[in-house]
Amino acid sequence: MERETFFADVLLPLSLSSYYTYRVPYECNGTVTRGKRVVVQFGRKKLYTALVINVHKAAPAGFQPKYILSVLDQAPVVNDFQLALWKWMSSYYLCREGDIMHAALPSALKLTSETKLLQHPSFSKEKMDNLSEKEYVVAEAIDLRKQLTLDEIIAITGQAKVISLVKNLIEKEILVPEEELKEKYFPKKEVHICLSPEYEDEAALEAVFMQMEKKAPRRLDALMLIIQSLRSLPPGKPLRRSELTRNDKGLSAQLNALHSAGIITMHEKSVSRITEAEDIREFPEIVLSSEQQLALDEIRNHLLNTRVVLLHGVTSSGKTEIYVQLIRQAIAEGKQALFLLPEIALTTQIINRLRVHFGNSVVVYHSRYGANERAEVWDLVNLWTPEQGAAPGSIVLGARSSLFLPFSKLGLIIVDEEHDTSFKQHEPSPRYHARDAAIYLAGLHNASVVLGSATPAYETMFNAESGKYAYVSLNSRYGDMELPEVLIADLKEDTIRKKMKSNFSSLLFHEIQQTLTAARQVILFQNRRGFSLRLECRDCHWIPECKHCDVTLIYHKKSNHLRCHYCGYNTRLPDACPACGGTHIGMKGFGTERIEEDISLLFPGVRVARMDLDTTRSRHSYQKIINDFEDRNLDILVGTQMVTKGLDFDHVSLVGVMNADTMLAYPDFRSHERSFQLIAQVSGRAGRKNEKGRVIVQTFKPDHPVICAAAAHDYFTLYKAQLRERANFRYPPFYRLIRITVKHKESAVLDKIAASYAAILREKFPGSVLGPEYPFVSKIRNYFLKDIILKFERNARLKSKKELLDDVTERFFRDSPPVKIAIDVDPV
DNA sequence: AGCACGCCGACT
DNA sequence: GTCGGCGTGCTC
Repeated sequence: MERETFFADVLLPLSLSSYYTYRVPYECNGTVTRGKRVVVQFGRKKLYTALVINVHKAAPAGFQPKYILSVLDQAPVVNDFQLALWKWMSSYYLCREGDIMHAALPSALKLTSETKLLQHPSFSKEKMDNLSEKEYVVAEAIDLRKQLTLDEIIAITGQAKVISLVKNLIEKEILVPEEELKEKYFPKKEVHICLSPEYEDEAALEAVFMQMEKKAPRRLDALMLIIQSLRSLPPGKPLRRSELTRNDKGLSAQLNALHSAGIITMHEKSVSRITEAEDIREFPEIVLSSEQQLALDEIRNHLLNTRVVLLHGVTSSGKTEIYVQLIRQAIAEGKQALFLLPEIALTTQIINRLRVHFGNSVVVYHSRYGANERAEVWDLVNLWTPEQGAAPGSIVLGARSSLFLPFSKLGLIIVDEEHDTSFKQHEPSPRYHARDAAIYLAGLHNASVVLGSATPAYETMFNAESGKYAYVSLNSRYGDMELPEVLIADLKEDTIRKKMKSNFSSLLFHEIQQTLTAARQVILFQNRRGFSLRLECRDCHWIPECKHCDVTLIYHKKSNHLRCHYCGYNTRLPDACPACGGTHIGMKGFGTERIEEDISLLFPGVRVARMDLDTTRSRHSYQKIINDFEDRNLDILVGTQMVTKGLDFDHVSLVGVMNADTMLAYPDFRSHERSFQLIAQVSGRAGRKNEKGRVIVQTFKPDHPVICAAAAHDYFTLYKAQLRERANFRYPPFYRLIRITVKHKESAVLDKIAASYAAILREKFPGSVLGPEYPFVSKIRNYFLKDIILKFERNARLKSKKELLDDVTERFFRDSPPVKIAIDVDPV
């Protein structure tokens, strides 16, 4: 039979502008298919995992294709829905498909090669004679270990730069380089212990007992423990070796002895890392309030002829129960459901609520999840079929990246806290918005989307008002809870009258006292750590700045260091001012740390904790703080944005916004929208069943429209006013923005290039170009930045404009000095 | 992303 | 004089 020659266009997880074509080896004819991963050599030596996009018979012209080295998958790991999503994303967000592949595939599925150094085949001791001292050490090591990595050679020689050394050794036929693919995914292994079948019998056991009683009492104890443990386990549950040895390391030897005596068996099994939770068979009935039922009916009705529904429900209005019902429906229809949340932090609270209703059907997926876990979730979702119904993989709860999972039949996507800006990826490319991409993805699957928020993004509300999305509102809080009372503390007045206690107005101070006396809890919200402690010389007003970025350094008390929040630059506190030599260096501004301290001074004995990026860096510290607060081991929680997001506590009756002005002052056309959202969200934490909460907003501008709107719980007045402004100044939702950031190490070069690039853009897009301008932070990691903003009318043919932009940009930067550029479509 | 090729500075 | 810095262009 004539063998046919095939070629495969593959996608590499790199920022490249096209697919690359490889030759399919004959033995792989038929097994190389779209959506499978293959190993290819790309460049001189490096091996990569690539994704097969097309298989065809057209021999490429102009180059000799390399062969595909191996096929990694039996069945596709990426489906056509995903490839279609990637295509759309790359054209909409002006990025490379390879960038998306890189972001989409969990790292365990992306193998890359590592350079290993092996002993040269013609290695001999004689060749070691005329080596330098360090070369000799390496030669000895390779003779002993047969294989070394570059890092190992660095360790052996104690020398940081070893490339030339290695090169010499290769020439001298001591070493030979080889690329080795290393598997990144390792299944979790457990050793299960059973009694050997012949000892299941009482009599046989009896005999063993007798025998051991004198000779091996410790072994007998171990055996008894095993038998007891096996009996106390529910049927079908395995006895894990790790469970037995966890508290008693000495048991290991006894187990081994019992094993070699043939009394017990030990089987190593690969087990799932993610379906560990107890499987639940009986799911509680959900009783919806009449408002919830009404909203649910409305949503269902709308979804019959509209893809997207905005569910506008005040905080604690019981949106989750509605989501649960909608997910149930999707599952009952034999489809998958995706529940998107803005932040990983929120998953822990929500997952427990979903597990109650869906048990193991729900899997969690986000970036802080381990690489192995993510690979397992990917597999589960990929292997799910409609026949499996509510099997694990049918429901995914996750952050924005869960959008990339290999869903084959999505019925529903919920985007909760839809307004949250962390749905937009900022860095690196692809700079996508998970809410918007979810809507596109739902289109591909003919699935429904429910966007939920108490304070919808103005773009979303605009789409709802214009009829693009359906609109359903949920106005009363669950269980007849009232909205909190929002009081304004005028800082100006208190400052003049000298009534401030540190950063606390008399009103807030008083309210905190009252709340603590009533044995209730308090949450204090401080805008962000960017506004936290910085130092200043009292004599000359010198302020420490980052060497690499255009920002002031932030003081971290715990480590007694100054740190840059952009590049991580860290330095010790100077003893004296480097500018004037003075030693009066003091604190300025106030951050969560400072508030925490003030609390301790003003309210001695009160238990206070702080929740911000610093205190929640480790995996469990976040949960620990939450638990401590929930269990009322704390009276006051001081935090940044983190405390505003969807956390529900039962005993909080007071929320304080320390300084509303810092967010209002933020130089961004969305600052009003944001500030209102933030105040509304944090206010939602106050008050529980039968108890009206209170919110104190401290501000120097008590008459500011945002403050007034927040106090009145009035979303729409501010929305309407802002929309008029947006229309006047040509901002979203009436216009679409594309922000292009140009970066270079020298500001003069940057200025020149950015200016001429902007000039070309002005020529191509007259009336649509703003800038270039230095952004708020004009230098990061030694690169100067300049922004150019493009504004296009909402209804403009964006696709062709983006294609033109892509083309112009590519042409311009092809023969300009080397600058880096980043394009951000719909920046937030 | 990585890697090789190619041109300018501080060293044996 | 060379070694080695990193700017530049290419990878099927």
